Amino acid sequence: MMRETKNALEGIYARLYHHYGPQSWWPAESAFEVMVGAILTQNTNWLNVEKAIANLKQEDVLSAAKLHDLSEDQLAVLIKPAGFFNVKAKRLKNYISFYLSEFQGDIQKMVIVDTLELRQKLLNVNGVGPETADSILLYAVGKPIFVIDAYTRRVLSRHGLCHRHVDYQELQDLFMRYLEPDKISFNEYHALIVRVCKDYCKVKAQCEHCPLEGVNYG
DNA sequence: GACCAGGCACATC
DNA sequence: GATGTGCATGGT
Repeated sequence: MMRETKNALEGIYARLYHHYGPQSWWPAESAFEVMVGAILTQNTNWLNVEKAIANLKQEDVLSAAKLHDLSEDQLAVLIKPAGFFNVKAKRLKNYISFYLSEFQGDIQKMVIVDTLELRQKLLNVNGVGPETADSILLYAVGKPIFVIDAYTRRVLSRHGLCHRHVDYQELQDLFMRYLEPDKISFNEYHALIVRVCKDYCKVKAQCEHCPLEGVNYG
């Protein structure tokens, strides 16, 4: 059973990587942009997040110091296209305050903190849940942690490796128990899952053409 | 015009 | 501890 699960996880990764190649995620120009995007994309289509980030760049406020100086209302106007703009403005401000006070807005000061200790600090920020925390840990800070999201649940459940509404920690534990902790492969694996879902998993009827069709779990 | 999208906090039972 | 609800835009 354990061996089958390990083989399945490795098989899915091999198949996706062979089909798509490296994804070089996260789609952002800086670590700070990753952090902002991680909050803006909560339950939101990425295209809408891009519009919000474009606004921040347009106004030249995509830095911790400049966002800190904006009022919550000013920020809400700029991130409007990403939806939930009032709550997200609040969450972004919470995160920026945390980032400035705990780390002086210096990502290198996050890098030297132990992964699980840093994860707990992130989770203590109001508005940062497990997925947002792990996205920041992996894609901004470069820590070897596996990111779980709606796409991950969809792919893994359709391949019989978990149930549809599996608990976040339970599914993360599955990946991290069977795979070697490696920030490169964790980065690629999650990005590949997002890629294949966007291409094929919108409706079940497309599954038969998916690169994961007939993947060998042997 | 429905329905959905890379969550999270909070209320209520 | 489990379940329900508000938050809101833009694409399909």
